[in-house]
Amino acid sequence: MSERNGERAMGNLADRIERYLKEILEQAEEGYVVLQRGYLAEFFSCAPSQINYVLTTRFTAERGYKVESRRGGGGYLRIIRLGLDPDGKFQRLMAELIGDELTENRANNLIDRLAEEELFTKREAILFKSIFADRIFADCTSLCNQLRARMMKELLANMCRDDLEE
Amino acid sequence: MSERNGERAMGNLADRIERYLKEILEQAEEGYVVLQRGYLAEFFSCAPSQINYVLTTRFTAERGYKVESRRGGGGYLRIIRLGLDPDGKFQRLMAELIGDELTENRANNLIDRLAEEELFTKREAILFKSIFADRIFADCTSLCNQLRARMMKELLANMCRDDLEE
DNA sequence: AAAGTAAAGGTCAATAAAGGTCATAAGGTC
DNA sequence: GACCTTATGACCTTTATTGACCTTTACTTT
Repeated sequence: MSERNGERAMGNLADRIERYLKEILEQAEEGYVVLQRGYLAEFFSCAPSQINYVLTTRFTAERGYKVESRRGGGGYLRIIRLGLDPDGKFQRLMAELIGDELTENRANNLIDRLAEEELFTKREAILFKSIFADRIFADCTSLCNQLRARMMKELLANMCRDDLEE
Repeated sequence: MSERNGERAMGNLADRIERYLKEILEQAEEGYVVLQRGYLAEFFSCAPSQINYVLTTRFTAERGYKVESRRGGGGYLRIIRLGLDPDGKFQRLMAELIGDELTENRANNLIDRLAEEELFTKREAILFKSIFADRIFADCTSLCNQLRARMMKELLANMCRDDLEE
């Protein structure tokens, strides 16, 4: 039961498919990968719609991905890894993604992404996520998502300060 | 908790579950264990909610633990052992904050102090202070100080995580 | 060119598989 | 008996998985 030996917790299908896709994406020079839904579904012995589930829950804009597709004969899926735009104008993009309300889940996604892009350290990501948790906002549930959105924006705004570096 | 002479009066379920979890946690190299609530409940032949009881009463931040979880298919519990903080500094600060309130000013002072002691980086201090500001909590002024206290406590607890360092 | 067919991917609702919460009962302790 | 801790069960929320049915695109036949 106590399945030790690290990280066997990713036992479910969706997680496995996610991992697989991220792996091959990692290796793709061009920053995207093209494949077929049916083929993938067969590879994982699952319903084709399971692939859509994984794409819509794991490869979202928040997490830094975009998916394009085409139906019909010769159809395909193209999964694209989005970088943060190099001109440092990521705040606008983020502000858009954040909106006026931010759930715990979406906050975690954004923070993880910023960490992947190395705008946050791993340590910062852990600490930020810890204070964005639902538990913290237990009593003001109605405002909770608004508060989180404000906090997140504040963080990003302050990322541009030039007195940040030691 | 009348622990008679050496005899362990740890007869009750909650204590047994606690002991079991701490044992396997002891052996976990990574500093955490992942398991399923349902299995654990079955293992101890008890209601699943009993597991939550044990987790919320025994595996708290003040006692040096943190619990993360995920619902749904492939769900799990992850129990994390927080490292010991040498002088109990964090623990003491946390205790101070429990049930207490924390104004923006006091928060700033505390953060500055922790930065001076090099427990926070300068950058972290700036970022934390930015999201502890009064403006952020504009609408829930009554709760604001309590929220801040909880956030600070959460930060302190997480400062002891073993996986903080890259 | 039009119609028909095959070959993709998309959507949605139902169901399964977890964990969470809360009121309350049952046990201990003083 | 008052009070606190422990334990349970009913009910809830979140996440995953499947299958039936729909839409779009390409190819084939006439």
